Amino acid sequence: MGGPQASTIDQILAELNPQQRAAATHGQGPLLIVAGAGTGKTATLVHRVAWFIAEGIDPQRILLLTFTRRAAEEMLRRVAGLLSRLEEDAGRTARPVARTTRVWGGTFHAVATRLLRRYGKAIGLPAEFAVHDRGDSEDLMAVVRTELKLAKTDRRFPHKGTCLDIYSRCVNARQKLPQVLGETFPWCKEWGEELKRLFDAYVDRKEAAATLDYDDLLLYWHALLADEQAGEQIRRQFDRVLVDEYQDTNTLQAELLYRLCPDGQGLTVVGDDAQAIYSFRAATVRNILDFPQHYPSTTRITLEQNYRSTQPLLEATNGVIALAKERFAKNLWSQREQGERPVFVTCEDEDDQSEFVISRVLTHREAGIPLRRQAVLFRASHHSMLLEAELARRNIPFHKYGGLKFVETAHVKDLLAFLRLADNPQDVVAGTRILPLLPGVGPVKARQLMGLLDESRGDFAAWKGWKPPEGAAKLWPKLLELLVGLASTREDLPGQVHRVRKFYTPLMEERYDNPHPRGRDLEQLELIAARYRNRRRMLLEMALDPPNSTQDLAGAPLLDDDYLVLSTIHSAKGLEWDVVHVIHAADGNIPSDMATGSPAQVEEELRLFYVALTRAKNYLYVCCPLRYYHARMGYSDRHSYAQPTRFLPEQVVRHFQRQATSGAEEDASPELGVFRLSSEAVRRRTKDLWSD
DNA sequence: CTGTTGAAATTTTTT
DNA sequence: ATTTCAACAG
Repeated sequence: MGGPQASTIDQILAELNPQQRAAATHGQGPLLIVAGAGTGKTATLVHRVAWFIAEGIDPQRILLLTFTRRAAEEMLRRVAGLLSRLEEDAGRTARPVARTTRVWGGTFHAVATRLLRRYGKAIGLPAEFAVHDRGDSEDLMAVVRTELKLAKTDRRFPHKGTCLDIYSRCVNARQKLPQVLGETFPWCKEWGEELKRLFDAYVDRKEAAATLDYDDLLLYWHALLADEQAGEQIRRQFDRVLVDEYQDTNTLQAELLYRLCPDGQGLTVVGDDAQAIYSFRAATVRNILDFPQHYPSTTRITLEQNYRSTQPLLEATNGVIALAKERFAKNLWSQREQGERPVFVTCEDEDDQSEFVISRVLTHREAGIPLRRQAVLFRASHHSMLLEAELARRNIPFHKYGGLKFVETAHVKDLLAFLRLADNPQDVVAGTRILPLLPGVGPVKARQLMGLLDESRGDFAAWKGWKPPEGAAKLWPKLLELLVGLASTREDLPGQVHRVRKFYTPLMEERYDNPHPRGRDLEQLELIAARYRNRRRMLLEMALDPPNSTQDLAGAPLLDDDYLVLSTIHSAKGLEWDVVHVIHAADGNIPSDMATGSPAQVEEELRLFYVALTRAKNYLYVCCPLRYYHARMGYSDRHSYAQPTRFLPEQVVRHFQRQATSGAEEDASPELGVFRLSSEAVRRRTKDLWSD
């Protein structure tokens, strides 16, 4: 290099520590970066990309794969930031770097979609395939399930969701059905033969409708890479491939990567085995552990200097992860010696907890930390409900990540199904969703109609002669008119949504509770429809990159405001805040009761807790309500007592300041043994005797 | 064949 | 506590 260009990249690289710099400027050979929490993993990756570009690699020939959409956004934003610094400099020296060329980046699924659009033809994939989200896939599974008449009287067949889970694990873990059933779903073993038939039919149906589910996106990309021509073309398309959060990839993704970079040249993976939290999605830590074996010439660089948290926080988090049975030893240290110890707070109950969190958040804000640099983290989406209500009551703005998405609500799915059916009349899922909305039409008539449509190659005219049942006599011609209109229209998208909304709203109101907020959701949908280029695009985005909530849809103005971040721990991975509150740190929530079946699951919950704690830069609060109310039926006041999470045993909680909110003070006294681990029976003891 | 009803299963995290 | 399934009545 040399010249001013080199000096800029040198300046940029000078921001890194020696290990980071070694990683960022490592050459072609396969590189494994083991990066502890807060050690500047993202910064290193981003700088590596900048270094590549400074070295003359075409940005378009760099592929940056991440695990979540949020991480992808963050990473690409930071890459763009560094690039603009390089470009400014290049501008001054009259050496233009084309601004239009962008790095390829996104989640595995998003990148798969782009590649399949382009090259899918090579393996017989139609260019205009649709993408099913999780809910759609479940619905299709249900359709096929009824068609195969898998309902039996003696024993019940697994739920559609379970069926899809089994199928998905086969695909993502690259395991045979019997093995998956034996190891992960032993209670479904007896249905092996039926499941096989179900999955065969499921696959056929997807193919017939030119539809891919999430798993297919990876599977077909994987297949594409095995194609001699297309595979070679894709391999040649990328000089550098970088993968973030490698510990959370599954076997299919690893194999895909092996095919993408057979010799590991130009391949960089980054991860932390202590933060593996996606095994429920068939992710396996083996990928990162076995990387050096798979690519014998691997260079491994470990990042241990933590920049995020103060030393007192690190001591606590190190104490937590030390409870893990199996892990790469990493000794995280920080130069930020000074700071508050983390606080372990016992609260009387959930209301008390909300109260405490809010008062603390406001105190920190007064001390100069804006809301958006503070976060409240929790294990399950619904854990924040009470807090959300309280925040709303007090007019404190917040933004929630994770949890039930807007597009997963029944009424939104209904409305989108109209658009989908118009877009692709072969879409059986959309059809079997919409048609039974008409009175007198059930699954059987819906299937007949869809069959008719199939025979006519998707021409709605085939429905003209159909005689609707009495209840639907009035609506039927209107529906037909609507669909025919939508199928042929060039009307703008909000207009199309408006037409569907007019037809659908009365049906919705009759069908569901709380029609008013639902109606508002539909109006919102009409508004945001304007954002999309066309209908196909909108449907695709809704499956792959759905808006999180109605607040999300309110859009840009919110982003200028200050708001508190509420997030599931999973969605918080890779992010950091000045102040972090972890709520519901009670055993049963962390670890979740649903995940205490095996020691491996408990270990994953421990890592999850670790991820939550390591998000904090300066202040960390872990809250545990002591009392949970079960049901407030009538006058009864049933509640049970919670124990703090088992992940804070005595030797770890030493690193915390202990505090009790006023209401909880008595209960939190050490004599009561609140911090002692107790047996399942004691922990779950319900003190009904007590309350009456 | 549909819509309802009662019983049973599942309850979390994300693409 | 909620959602899904399958039997049953109309």
